Amino acid sequence: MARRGSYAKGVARREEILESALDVIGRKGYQNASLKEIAEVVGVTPAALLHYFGSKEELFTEVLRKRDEHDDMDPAFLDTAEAKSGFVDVIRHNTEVPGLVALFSRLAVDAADPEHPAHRYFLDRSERLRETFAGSFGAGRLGRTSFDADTLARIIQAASDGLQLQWMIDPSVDMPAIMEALIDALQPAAPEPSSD
Amino acid sequence: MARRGSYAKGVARREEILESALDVIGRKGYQNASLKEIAEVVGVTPAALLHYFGSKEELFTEVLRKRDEHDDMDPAFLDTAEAKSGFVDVIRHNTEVPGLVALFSRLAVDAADPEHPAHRYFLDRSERLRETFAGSFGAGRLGRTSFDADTLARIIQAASDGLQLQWMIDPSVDMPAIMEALIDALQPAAPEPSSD
DNA sequence: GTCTATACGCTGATAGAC
DNA sequence: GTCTATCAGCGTATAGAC
Repeated sequence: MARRGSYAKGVARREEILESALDVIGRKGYQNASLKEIAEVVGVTPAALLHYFGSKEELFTEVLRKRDEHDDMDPAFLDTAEAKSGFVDVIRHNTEVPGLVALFSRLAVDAADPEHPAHRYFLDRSERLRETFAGSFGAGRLGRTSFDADTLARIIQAASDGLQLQWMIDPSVDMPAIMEALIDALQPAAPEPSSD
Repeated sequence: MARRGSYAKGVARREEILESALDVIGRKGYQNASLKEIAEVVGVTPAALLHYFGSKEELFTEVLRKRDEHDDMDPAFLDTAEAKSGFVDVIRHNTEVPGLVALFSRLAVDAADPEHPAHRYFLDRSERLRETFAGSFGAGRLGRTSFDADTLARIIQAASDGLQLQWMIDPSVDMPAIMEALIDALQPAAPEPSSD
């Protein structure tokens, strides 16, 4: 409402397109998610999609960005145990949205090209994750080995992304359990409340 | 030689195509590595490529398979220290063949589709890696946490694949150093020879 | 601002000529 | 066995209807 009646329609259309795109990816796989397919679900022509988003790559990047708002762990600084369970919950939730995992992984590869619209997204996301992890897990100290916080964060991120690749090829892989085991292992033997 | 003059040409062409494909990917990126581009380098038409390999996907899968013969760590069972340095060497070598890393990562995503020719390749590779790691690293015991050998292997594989994604987006990421830190951390406090 | 109609160049793939 | 000619489908650009 407001803004004199119009262009609320455009906003709604944008949402509709983003949802339909993710829906098609989930049902038919990323490869078969053509603009034509998505446009048919929405009930418009492919050119209409390009009116709102400049290109297919930008459209898909936007799907990812939008989903990040809800699904991602951006809670400021949690203590270690909360951060762990929160992160594992995100992983567990991902097993219920295979289309999103496929989209994320595919764009992570394509975005290697600095010209790709998702390139900045992945750079920013990585930096953000490292900050969050640094705050939550701190520097890792482990047996005779020690990491700086940055290395620890990169390892957790890498393991998470890599597990998704394994899971897409073999969905019997238990991502949450493996991630939990890893995070436990990388924790220094810190005093842990017996509550949880 | 031998085999009555002919069809040695075909074998040579196959090799030539596989090498040119990897070359084009390295120079122009996976996205721009069209059959047309590769065919031009070889000096034939795109259809000639499809004569030798049934489809683009099969061609690229074959490039990956071929490279695995040399580059991969298949030495039987090494002791822990040798396995670690051998694995880190493979990672280090990968930083010198960005085209191969791009190809591997792209196919790892596409192969989620069970119909993709690389699907079996990735299933087999994952199983082989798990066996190798189990033999070399054994089950991990770490502080108060312990893994079975399978979980440990999946973590190392996931971290390795995930680091490649990070490295492709930001080549300043030091893959070998991070992998070495991780493997060190996941090792139980085993007696290590002071030689190395 | 929202969208259709139309057209273009390029892709991977096919049928069949040599 | 080797490859040319041809094809349908893709993402995209543009002009202009509403």
